[in-house]
Amino acid sequence: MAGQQIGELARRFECPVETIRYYERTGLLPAPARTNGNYRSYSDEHAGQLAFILNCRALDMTHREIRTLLDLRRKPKNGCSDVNAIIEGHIGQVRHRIGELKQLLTGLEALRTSCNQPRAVEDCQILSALHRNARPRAGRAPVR
Amino acid sequence: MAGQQIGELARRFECPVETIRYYERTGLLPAPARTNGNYRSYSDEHAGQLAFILNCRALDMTHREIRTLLDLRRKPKNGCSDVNAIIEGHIGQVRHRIGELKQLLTGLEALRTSCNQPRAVEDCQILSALHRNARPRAGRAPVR
DNA sequence: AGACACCCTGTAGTAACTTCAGGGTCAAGT
DNA sequence: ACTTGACCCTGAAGTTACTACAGGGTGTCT
Repeated sequence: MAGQQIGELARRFECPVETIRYYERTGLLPAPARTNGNYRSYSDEHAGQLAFILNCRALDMTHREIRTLLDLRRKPKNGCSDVNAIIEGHIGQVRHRIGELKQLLTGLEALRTSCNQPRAVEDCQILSALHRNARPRAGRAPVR
Repeated sequence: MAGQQIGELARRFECPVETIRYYERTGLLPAPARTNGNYRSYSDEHAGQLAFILNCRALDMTHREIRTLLDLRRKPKNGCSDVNAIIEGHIGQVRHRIGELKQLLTGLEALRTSCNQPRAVEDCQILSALHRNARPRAGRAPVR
């Protein structure tokens, strides 16, 4: 049994060692076997699980979403409609965030345009505009 | 001297009381005067500063960016090129993030499309695809 | 006095990491 | 055997921008 060390896994997946440990600590990734020296020893199955998690993260899925998918994987005979639902929900969120950012960009570009020539800070149209009554804040949407 | 209480300000700007306190605690907003009962008492100038901060936040600007703008405002005779630079930098980041999310969306939609009919979880194309070797992770960009 | 709405401070939690501190293991070289 | 350097380990704390909680005070009206 020659498992892989955490550093090998980290290099293979281009993912920091600390992140792998973090995933284990938060329960996203199960704890692997240990060597006599107390080093983590990852099986291929473990590596596969990390791959799954990293793929999901690359798609900006939250840990919660990933957990749900991992749970669904534990019931192989169930229908995959729930999987679809999660992906679709996530798609909706990403679309929503794109929309928000586009709106935001419009506001920023309008702001940038308001300054059409160099002047003193005290006459800066950008700062003046920012000084007006605050609109309701956009805040942070659930998807980043 | 009849200043405004924090709750009035919060309602006026549609911003939580805790957030205003948070801004004060982190130094973004200066501490206001106090009543005999130790209640915060905000002047109009203070309200204006909060408006400024909230406007910036609505544009998804970071506290760091806002601090820089606030610093620039303290030097009214300086040229406003630095203000422009911050806005432009921020615009670039927002554009970058939009691009990232669009890419992400493409991947998600491809994933969603891979499941074209109901099947068991064990045969789910989505989960299979997620199980493949992880690509380098997109990670979190500086702008959300 | 009691009730209610609001205020206060300090702490801790959220999400997803990342860094730091301090110490152990392993393998190769001297 | 000792040294060195790369890697490993754990636990705690930091990052960002909030938000919630706990426990207590203030002000107004009945």
